Amino acid sequence: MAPTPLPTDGELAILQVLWDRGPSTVREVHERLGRGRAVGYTTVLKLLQIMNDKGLVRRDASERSHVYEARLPRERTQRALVKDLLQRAFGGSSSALVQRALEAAPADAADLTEIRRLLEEHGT
Amino acid sequence: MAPTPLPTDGELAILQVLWDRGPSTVREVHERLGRGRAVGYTTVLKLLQIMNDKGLVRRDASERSHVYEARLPRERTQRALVKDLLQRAFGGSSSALVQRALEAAPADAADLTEIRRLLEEHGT
DNA sequence: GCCCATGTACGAACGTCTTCGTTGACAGCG
DNA sequence: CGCTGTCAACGAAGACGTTCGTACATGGGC
Repeated sequence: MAPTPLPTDGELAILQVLWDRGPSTVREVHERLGRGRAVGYTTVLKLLQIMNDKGLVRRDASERSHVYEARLPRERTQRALVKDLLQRAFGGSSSALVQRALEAAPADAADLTEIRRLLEEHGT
Repeated sequence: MAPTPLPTDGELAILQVLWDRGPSTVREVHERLGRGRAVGYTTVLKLLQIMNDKGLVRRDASERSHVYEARLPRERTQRALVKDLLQRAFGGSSSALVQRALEAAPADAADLTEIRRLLEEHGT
């Protein structure tokens, strides 16, 4: 079967809500999205229908208000997005990407500690 | 003035060529792009014209064959792309992004050393 | 049984990205 | 001078992504 496609911008915004909240109805997603993004109810509904067709979400239609759930965990989708950017813009060099990330968003002390821990894990 | 917009996929592919080769004609970009990407000559031309309008490239039209040049250095564009992804998919957490990057493309020894060096710089 | 609130479904419109055919300019050559 | 090859410019078409109006279904309260 075809691998799940990368989410578009709007789709990603919706996935964030589903990852934060867990399985949700269109109404719930729409309300949560309301803070920061002005978008109509039917727009969210349409997006979720498309995402369901694409396999990005799963739909439980047993109730009158359908309940949508992200089909892939946040980490896996993030990994796919990073991998895509890595190929398109960095020629696969992860150290270059890490460097740009640190420049773009200065890591605080906690972040630095966390990153060092990750390096230990991956470094062997 | 409006900040330079993020390059699209096709635009980024062209920018990679310009960054690698330096200022180039449409023909040169088209040939270099040929390996790996089958795209018509006029397509590359059109893209470069659009990119010129957007301010992504600069054009020297003094010769019959116009010469195009990336207007921003590779690093700066990469930083903008990473920042965008950081906001859209990671809620700004650079450590999460770094973690996914390491998972997606296992860094080799040289990469690890390089990343540790970057941490030292940013640490303090 | 009717109406209203709440839902889903559908389709159209619009913008952007990408693609390329076609046209016209122009330089060099015979 | 006219042909040929190279080039920029333009316009149009097709694929997506996003938006939302409108239509239709349905369940609960009166």
